[in-house]
Amino acid sequence: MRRDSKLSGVLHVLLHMAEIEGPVTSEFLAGVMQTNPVVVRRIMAGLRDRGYVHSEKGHGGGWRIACDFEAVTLRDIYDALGAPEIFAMGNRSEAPGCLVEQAVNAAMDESFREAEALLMAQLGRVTLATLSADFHARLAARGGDFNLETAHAV
Amino acid sequence: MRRDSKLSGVLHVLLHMAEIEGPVTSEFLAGVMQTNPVVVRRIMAGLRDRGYVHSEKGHGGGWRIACDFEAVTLRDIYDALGAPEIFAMGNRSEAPGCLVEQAVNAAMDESFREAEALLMAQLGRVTLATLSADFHARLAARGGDFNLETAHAV
DNA sequence: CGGTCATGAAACATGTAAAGTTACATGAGG
DNA sequence: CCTCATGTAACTTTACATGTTTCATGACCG
Repeated sequence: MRRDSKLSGVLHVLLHMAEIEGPVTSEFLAGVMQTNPVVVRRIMAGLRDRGYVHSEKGHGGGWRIACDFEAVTLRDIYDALGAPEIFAMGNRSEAPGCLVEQAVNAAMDESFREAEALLMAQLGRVTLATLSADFHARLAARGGDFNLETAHAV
Repeated sequence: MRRDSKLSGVLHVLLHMAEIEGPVTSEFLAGVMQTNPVVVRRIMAGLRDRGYVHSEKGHGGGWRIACDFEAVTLRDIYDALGAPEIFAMGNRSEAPGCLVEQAVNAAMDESFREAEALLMAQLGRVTLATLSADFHARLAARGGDFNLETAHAV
């Protein structure tokens, strides 16, 4: 395991769901993502709480998209995941008594804060519909002979 | 342990060194950073290779600043550390066969790439001299009664 | 020259967090 | 009432930054 890939993973799941009729089980999505159904439920939980997806138990149950792809941005999805830490780097201590460290923290914080703001703005500019359209463009470029069901087979 | 704090740590060390006459031992710097001398040598190795600092063995040995604080930016220091990973988030897989994942990766990569570019530009704008000046301003604001030697005591 | 102090570097230990796994409870159909 | 699917908690695994131990190398000092 290396970096947090929840955002990447959940977007992958959503776009696949959009291509499939009817509810999809965690187990199926786990196959798509080559992971465990519980991992899928975990990352979907935040989206469910925000109403972006809906889940149903029992026979014929599973996950269903419950939002307008035009209206939801990557920023929204990021927030639904609990706004996980963006940067792999940070200050050694947050509230240092040392004035040197205060100066270092202040300089680094400002740079990182601005980069974060830009990233959030970028993510807010991309909707799920944008992503889906990009996928369909790639599909068309391939002549549409792409099989979603087998694309993840090992 | 949480996030990579090498950049924060090495800047802290450099600013302290600037306030001290003559060479400084890893052991002393380790005290300042509340860590181990080996950790100090480890993060300083990259700076030594680039000539930003100089090290000497034996009696009276230690570390010495060997660069112009006006000329070296935080970006330079970041590079000297080996340009460690900036983001805590990333793609699940880098070269996916799945077209959906390709679309997801493309969108995320672009956002992250722009945020990274901005961050690098920000870091390139701040010199070690800027940081040092900021520290001295904080020092003056305190009336200059700040003792560097004891600022890290527990 | 031998003793001591310092860096250099490799090898190993530890702590933390993401991701993976197991287990069981809950509810929906059939 | 049996099976399927989600909901969740607890536990395991893995990766990695950091911490630690150890020894080699070289410099200075008496």
